[in-house]
Amino acid sequence: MTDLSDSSNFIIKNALLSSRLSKRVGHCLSVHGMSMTEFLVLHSLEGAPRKALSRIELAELLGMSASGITRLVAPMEKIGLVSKESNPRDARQSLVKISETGQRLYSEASVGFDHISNELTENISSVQLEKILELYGRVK
Amino acid sequence: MTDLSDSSNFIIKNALLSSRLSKRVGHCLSVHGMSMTEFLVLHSLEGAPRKALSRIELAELLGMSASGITRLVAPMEKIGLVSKESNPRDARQSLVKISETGQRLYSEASVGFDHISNELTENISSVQLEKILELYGRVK
DNA sequence: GATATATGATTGAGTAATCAACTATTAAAC
DNA sequence: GTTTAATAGTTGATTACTCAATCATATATC
Repeated sequence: MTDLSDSSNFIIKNALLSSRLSKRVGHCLSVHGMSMTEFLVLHSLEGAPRKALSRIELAELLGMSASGITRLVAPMEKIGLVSKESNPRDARQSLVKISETGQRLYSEASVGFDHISNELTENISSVQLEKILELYGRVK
Repeated sequence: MTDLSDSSNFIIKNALLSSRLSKRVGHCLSVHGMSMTEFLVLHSLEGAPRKALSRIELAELLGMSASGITRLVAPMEKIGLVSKESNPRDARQSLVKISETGQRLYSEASVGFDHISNELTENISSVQLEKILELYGRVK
């Protein structure tokens, strides 16, 4: 499992790590009946200006396709975590807005998410984590 | 897109980064008719003691399920990148061994893989990449 | 203001993985 | 040496996505 450049090794290890982490964290989120990507939707909406984003913006943020977002959001809307809002300025857009229920569920899930995250990275200091995040920002 | 702990942010950004990187790199590998996971299979086999691994070991290394490996390796075997070998000591095992063709294709693909990897991480020094890899090793 | 083009979103078909259930073989317990 | 339990692998059904095609609306051009 060697012989490539540091860059290649970084890409490879990053992919493997992320799949491992997503599984662990996903398992923890499933207690709240939620997947990792659903959590990321709620997280993104929670941080958005008017607690709403268009499907395209959501796709951009999550690195997914527009159709992926359609299929991801549909069941969340059905169970009332988010609602569909139309943009009076542009009838093509349908904004996704987080509901009260969605906000409640998000904050509940965040607790567990934070807890498991801290556990998984307990051997890495905050300073180092921040340094990694800064370096991530430099990846093209 | 804030408010969680550094740990949580690390997990989230890591997932997003890795999906972005896999897409970029995957696109480059597709020139060789290969997916990222197929590349990882060849990479793992190339680095293995006798250029062969059991399905279970492969699953372990790639963080995938055994059935995932079965379905991933089957077409690779069909086009002759790997071959199935039986273990005389254990008739349950069927080892996956990289073929000459597989080795040739792997080394060809590695060139492009390395190239795109270097490009993507060109704003991060080797020292820093190695530091990140070391920190990855500390994640539970 | 009609026509061409671009953008936001959905749908159908396909792909890559998962889990649960199963088969085959091996190892352990008695 | 059976029976029991564990391990390696495959298969069927399902899930979560992708891409290409499509529809509806918006914008630009003439």
